[in-house]
Amino acid sequence: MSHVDILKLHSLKATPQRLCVLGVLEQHGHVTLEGIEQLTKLKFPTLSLSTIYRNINEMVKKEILSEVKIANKKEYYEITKENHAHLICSKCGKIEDFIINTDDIIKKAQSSTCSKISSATISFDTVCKECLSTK
Amino acid sequence: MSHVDILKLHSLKATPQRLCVLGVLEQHGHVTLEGIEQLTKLKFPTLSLSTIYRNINEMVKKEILSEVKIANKKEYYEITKENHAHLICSKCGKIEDFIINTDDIIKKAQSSTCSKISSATISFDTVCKECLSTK
DNA sequence: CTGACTGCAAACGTTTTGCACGGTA
DNA sequence: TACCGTGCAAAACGTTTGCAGTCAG
Repeated sequence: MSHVDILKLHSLKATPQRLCVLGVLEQHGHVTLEGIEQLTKLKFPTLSLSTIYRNINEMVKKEILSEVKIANKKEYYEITKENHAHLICSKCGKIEDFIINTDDIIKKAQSSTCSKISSATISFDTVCKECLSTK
Repeated sequence: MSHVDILKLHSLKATPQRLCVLGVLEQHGHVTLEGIEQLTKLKFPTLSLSTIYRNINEMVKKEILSEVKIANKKEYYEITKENHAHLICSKCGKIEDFIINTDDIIKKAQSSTCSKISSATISFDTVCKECLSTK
């Protein structure tokens, strides 16, 4: 689905500012607010910080975007996707998506708790391929 | 190990302020900064906010404390423990520790990535026992 | 054409800092 | 006793808000 359609689906106008933010996230995957500010300003120098804040908040609320919270790191944003985990490189800081089937994990965990589990959020602390090879 | 010993081990003086913060975390498990402020002030009304900030930051840096980051929630702090996951109740907000063996999950994940995985951070979105029974 | 959206500047709440004093080891 | 740690007040920082003008639908 195009970014315009996604926005319309949530009754948000497809302004160039919003499309620019979505474009940056699409292209870079996981970006901090600071990163969004810098990257959007390359394409759209007049985009104001308050507009970024307003749109990020609104799109998070509508679940177009998701917050990615990682221990000892700033908060990142990503375009909301199906269940996936994150691989975080402790050397270079890169964040990669990692397709993983959480059903097995949930099933196993469910067998040892009375709470009703609905989903799992998982991130892996790693050293990425590139950092491994340039050790 | 006592809190005094933990602090000494990291070359930090065992001040009443620090012990008070650790006591609150020991007793309540997972607490926000706001919560730490309120709870410590019950026992220690003169404890200043800047001291809380300074000590939390220092103890996180020394890994005496860990940040607990959860989607759509404030940041919590806990005393650093062995590998464990969190059960987060979407109804009442309660956070419970959940002993889980991450080795299997890591092994399985490791088989489908070239990155070298060292650890996994896992939280489960749940409805807790109490909220299930009072539905 | 109209309401949603934006940019600007000011306000706000949170976190950090400088400094003089006090307490731990 | 020396120095680390604290409390206070001020500063710095990130985020939100009010408003007047603009633009997408």
